[in-house]
Amino acid sequence: MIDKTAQILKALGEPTRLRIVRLLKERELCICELVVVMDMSQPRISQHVKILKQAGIVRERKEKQRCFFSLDDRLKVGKLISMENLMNTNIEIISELQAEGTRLQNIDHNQQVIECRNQLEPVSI
Amino acid sequence: MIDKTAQILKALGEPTRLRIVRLLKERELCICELVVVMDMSQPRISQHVKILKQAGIVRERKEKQRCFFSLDDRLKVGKLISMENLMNTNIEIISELQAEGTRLQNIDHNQQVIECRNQLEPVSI
DNA sequence: TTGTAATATAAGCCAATAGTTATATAATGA
DNA sequence: TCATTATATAACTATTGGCTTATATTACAA
Repeated sequence: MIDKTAQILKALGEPTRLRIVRLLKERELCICELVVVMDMSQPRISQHVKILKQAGIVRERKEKQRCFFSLDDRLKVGKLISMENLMNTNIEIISELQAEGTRLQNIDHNQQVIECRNQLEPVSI
Repeated sequence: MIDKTAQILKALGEPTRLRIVRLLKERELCICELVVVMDMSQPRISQHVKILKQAGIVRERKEKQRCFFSLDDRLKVGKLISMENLMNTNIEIISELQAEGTRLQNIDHNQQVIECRNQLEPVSI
């Protein structure tokens, strides 16, 4: 029980994973999209997403050869993360997330891989 | 910014520290009380409390040779932790905390050290 | 003033973690 | 079928983390 809660908080307590969760809070994304947006190696993203999944934070939907991930609504992590306004400085986060959302508008899941890979530029959140 | 949030979540994402935070949510406690209640070595407690302090979760009040710690209200971590009801199973936590609170009634901060050390029995949260 | 309590911290040990590169697998599409 | 894409995973390395024991520091209190 306490360990489950700790597991969730620990999974969220790592910058890369926290960034992934914030992105997934905006919309469902697949690994290759995360790779492009976050400008990190594919194994690195996969490994972090796996940890989020093990903690029950994220759920998976397979479509063709892609795996789309989104926040698991059963856990109200999205709400918890938006509770970052419980923390001191929160205004920046929100504006950053909004900027992020704008960048993500460019992602079109029906487009080809090459476009997924080349159309986006790395974003720092 | 993201790192600060991650730091807070990471500090909370460790079972021993989460137990400490839950205890401090009940009341202000000093190291030696935590040592007795949690039945752990003093360095272990001190080191974990230090991490909570560095994350800004906990604040310190010195009184004589003792250091009392409490949740820093500026960070609404108490609220975040009670948000464990955002997680799946939460009823047990609450009853556990209530039991814990009962145990802690025994602590009298004005009593002598020997009593602080001997009067309490270890509690598993 | 001396012993003891409360606390902090250092050193060392082992386990866990985050990253890399390399490779495997499975689906797609030419 | 064959090259390519998407993903997972293994093997390895370097760093961090949690714990212990030992020791230092400070404040009482006898």
